[in-house]
Amino acid sequence: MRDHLFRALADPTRRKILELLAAGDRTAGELAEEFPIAFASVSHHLGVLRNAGLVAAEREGQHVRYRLNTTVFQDIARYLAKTFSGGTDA
Amino acid sequence: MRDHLFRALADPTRRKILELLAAGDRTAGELAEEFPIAFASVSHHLGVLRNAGLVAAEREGQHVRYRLNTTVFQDIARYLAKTFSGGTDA
DNA sequence: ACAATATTTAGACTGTTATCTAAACATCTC
DNA sequence: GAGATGTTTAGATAACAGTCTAAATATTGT
Repeated sequence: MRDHLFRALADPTRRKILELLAAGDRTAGELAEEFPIAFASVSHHLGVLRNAGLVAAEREGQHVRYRLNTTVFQDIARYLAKTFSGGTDA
Repeated sequence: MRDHLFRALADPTRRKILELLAAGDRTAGELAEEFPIAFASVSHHLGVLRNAGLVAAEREGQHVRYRLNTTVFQDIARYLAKTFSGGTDA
């Protein structure tokens, strides 16, 4: 369960996607334009992120809008801080 | 630079190693005993963790003692919390 | 210096993953 | 319903990562 999370975060393209979404929701196409790779490849990455629960997707007509699932990040941050640095505060 | 970090965290064996080290320093051999894989494989994982700056190694006679580098975890936790959930608090 | 123990490195093998193109599916407009 | 646009899925390929065995390196003790 935690495995999917860390594995999803391991790819730089996916982290960039997440950073873009942190600035505001975007559609799949808007996200794909930001990368030099094929739309299908970005779609694949979005699938991984969705599967990890890091993002949520919602169809809006022809488009699919993606948004960050912020609570999951809080969980990871808490896990890292607590388990490895002995405190919640960072 | 951040790439090495997240990539290192992506493997479950390496996270287990880190969790063991969180409970106290250990030598390479002591760590290797905890896993069903070859010593050489654990050594490889330790190399990845060292390279990512997540652990530090120090020779003690025949043994090599590993310890957690806690500050790096605080950095990651802070990055995650700040970038993706809009706050330091977790 | 030699043997024993602890650890790392090298090279090969295998499974996984990121990428591509092409095709399929979904939605909107005419 | 046909065509246009947006997105995902399928199948293939190539690079990467984890594992193994065998060999190399480092340290200690005799």
